[in-house]
Amino acid sequence: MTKYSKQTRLLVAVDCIIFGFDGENLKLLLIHRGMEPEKGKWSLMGGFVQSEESTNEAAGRILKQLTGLEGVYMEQLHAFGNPGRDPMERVISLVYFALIDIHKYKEQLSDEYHPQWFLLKDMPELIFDHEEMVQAALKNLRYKAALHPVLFELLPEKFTLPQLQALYTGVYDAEFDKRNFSRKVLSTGLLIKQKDKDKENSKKGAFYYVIDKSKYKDKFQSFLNFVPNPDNFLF
Amino acid sequence: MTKYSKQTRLLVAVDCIIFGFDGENLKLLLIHRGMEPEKGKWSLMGGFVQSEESTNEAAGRILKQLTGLEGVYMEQLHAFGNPGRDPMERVISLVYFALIDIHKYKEQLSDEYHPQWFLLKDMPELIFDHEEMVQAALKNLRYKAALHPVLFELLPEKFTLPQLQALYTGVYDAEFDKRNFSRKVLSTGLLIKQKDKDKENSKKGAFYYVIDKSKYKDKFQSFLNFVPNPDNFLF
DNA sequence: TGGTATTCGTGTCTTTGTAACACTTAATTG
DNA sequence: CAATTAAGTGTTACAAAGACACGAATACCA
Repeated sequence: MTKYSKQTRLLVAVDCIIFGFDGENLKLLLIHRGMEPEKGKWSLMGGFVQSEESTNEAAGRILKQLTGLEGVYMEQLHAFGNPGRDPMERVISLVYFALIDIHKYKEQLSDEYHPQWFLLKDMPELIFDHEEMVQAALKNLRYKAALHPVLFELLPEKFTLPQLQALYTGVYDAEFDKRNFSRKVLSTGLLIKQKDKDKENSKKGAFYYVIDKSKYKDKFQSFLNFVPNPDNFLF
Repeated sequence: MTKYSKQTRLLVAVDCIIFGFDGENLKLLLIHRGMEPEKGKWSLMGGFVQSEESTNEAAGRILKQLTGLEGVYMEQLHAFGNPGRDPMERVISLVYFALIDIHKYKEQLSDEYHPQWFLLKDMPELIFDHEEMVQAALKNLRYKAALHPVLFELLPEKFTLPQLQALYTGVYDAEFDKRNFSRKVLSTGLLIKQKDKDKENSKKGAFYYVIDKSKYKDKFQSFLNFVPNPDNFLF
């Protein structure tokens, strides 16, 4: 077979938006860019799609390169394709976002990137169109989490209801009523109460819960309406 | 500036999924592919991203090339990036879907593609991964239309409630209760009742409605819950 | 011209879900 | 053992959703 010989070939990159939750706040993992242009500036973790790998594989590879983690929740968000978004050369960027349990993240030994977790409101200036990407990812995360139980991906295996509520509070930057929140969350049947308590964060201690994994798989795609009045928060 | 000289450059294509509604059924516009491989087989309309245009511009150009239409509703869906999805050469495809008023579509004179509208259930076999793309687009359309008033993009300026309901029936392949449907739709405040009736489709005639464009813009992003029990239809 | 067939358009009731709201309980600390 | 702190829980009012049936308008035909 001959090739599509007359057509222009372009660079295709993958950039990863990596969300984590430290128990109090939603955070974002950023790196110091390792190449020119804008070398050393704050940036999303990215890399070019190689000729033999799928774009999903590229995203997995890049995430692993930075975090050492595999098999975490990851989703393609959007392709950013304005010419001129990278001043050096035209690059089409496929943006993925990942949700990781921040406690599983360990700084990699050979870390040329000097990565750092940032609060959303303390984000530094980012290169190119990366801020736009982050805004799009946050919007998408809010949208998705309003309808699907995706935020559990950010928590450790065992977690408490107050932690879960803090997570929602952080993601939506809004307060939730404790009673309504726990009723709604428990009514999904997705959580299994444990016998032990987390005593770190309060005198009384809060019971741990774990996810019922089979129900989680089944119900992930259902509309669950986690967030009251989504209009108020999402748009 | 030097370029990212060591990296592989790839072909990037845009493929368009074009939905239309003929008053009774949801349809899809397909073409006979104009180049090798698989020349002459049924395919989505597509083309390569040129070096000076954004990916969105490419999508608009390709849609116009086939339909003659500009400024219609169009949205990026997903990037398909498995190596080997095109046997000739690696191509990353950015899939867009468009919603057009089928009555505005006129066959283009110089039409090398022999396009044809298909019912979803009568779709022919498509090349490459195009069927997967169509399935993803349909799922996305159902998802989006359950929450946002996007299906109006498929209707002419003046339309009746029975037509609108037929559209929802077609998109979700499910029956809706007439009374609940009209109550719900009218309660959005998005529709303006006209004085005249459509007498084509019934003896009694059905009143025309038009969209209140300013409210439509405002409320487009709101959660409107157009579809009862979305779980039953969406997954 | 009056009867018949067709589809449009509307209202009520029941059930379910949502949001607002405050007190008791458990455990630690001084 | 008293005080403090955060966890855990229940009720009520209101709104939305879903099930359901009949009268009204018009065209056509006998």
